[in-house]
Amino acid sequence: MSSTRVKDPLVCNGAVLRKATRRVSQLYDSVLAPCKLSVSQRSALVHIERAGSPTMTELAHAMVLDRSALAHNIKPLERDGYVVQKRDATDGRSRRIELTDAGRAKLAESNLLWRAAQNSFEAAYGADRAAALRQALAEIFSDEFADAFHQATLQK
Amino acid sequence: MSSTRVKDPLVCNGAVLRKATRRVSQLYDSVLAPCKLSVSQRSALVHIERAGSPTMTELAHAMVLDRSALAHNIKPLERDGYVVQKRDATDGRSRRIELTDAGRAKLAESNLLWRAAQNSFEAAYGADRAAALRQALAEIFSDEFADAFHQATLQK
DNA sequence: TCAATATAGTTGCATATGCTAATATGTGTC
DNA sequence: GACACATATTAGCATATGCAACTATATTGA
Repeated sequence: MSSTRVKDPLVCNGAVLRKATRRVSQLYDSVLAPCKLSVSQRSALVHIERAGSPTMTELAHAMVLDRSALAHNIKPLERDGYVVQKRDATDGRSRRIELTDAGRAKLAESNLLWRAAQNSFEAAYGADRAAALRQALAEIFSDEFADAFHQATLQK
Repeated sequence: MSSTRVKDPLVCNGAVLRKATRRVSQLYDSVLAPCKLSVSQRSALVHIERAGSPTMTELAHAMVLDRSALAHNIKPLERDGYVVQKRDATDGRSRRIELTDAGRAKLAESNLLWRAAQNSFEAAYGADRAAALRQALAEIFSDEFADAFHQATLQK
């Protein structure tokens, strides 16, 4: 009896997240393929659009991504003409990223395919459950969660 | 009023998963650092241990990983002496992966650190919620879910 | 048996991710 | 103003991930 209540404490939360992410990336990427943007690339464009013209540091933070990783990821998007970098007028150290017209157009094009992938996901998983999952994951990638994790680690 | 009930349908499930995975990988990796194994590498060793001596295809399937990605990921583990590949006796095409004694020792060493990371995660997120999250993610990375996703995509 | 096909893995290329070190710029202090 | 320190970004290296093409082995069918 009790075995059905066991919480499977030997399964790594990080490993399970990675597996689910690989699967979902594969599924979404296969749908997005015709527009030649990956989930990862589309997500970058979406974040840039939301933020307007963020600095690399701001964008990296919003994407929960290392700054150096972001710098690498931006290169293909810049090469393909979807984004441009500009030096910040007041702080010469900062570079601000902006969508180009081509970037906005590509993002708009990708939206149709993305919507189809999102619909398929929610058909398979349930729209309400998906919303709850996004909520849970947003909590986990928040800065507050990282702080709480570190606090717990120190208090051992 | 209604705005509080909106399900945020513009947020990509894949992007949110990726962000949460990056965060959790960063947190776990920082704790695992002393044993010089990443979450990803530890997960591979765990899967191999569970399976005994799986073929590359079996292991890739269990890890929800492309076979070529697995082939790449195995190399550092093989170089460091944690795993070995052997030709299958009955099917010359297959290679079976096994943990070495060093691999088992490294895995045992990593377990202490991993347990600390897992405890911190569950202190921050809640053990029951974590178990529910693992359950939800296991459903998402299952083959049945991929089938359901594809069915939904076709029926559009 | 042998050619056609199918299956298992690897390799090369591209992108994704993070660490460390180096570079560039800004701030603060004397 | 010059030096120490802090911040923003980039560059180089290693691993992670997947696709397409290739190699090797097995199975099937004539």
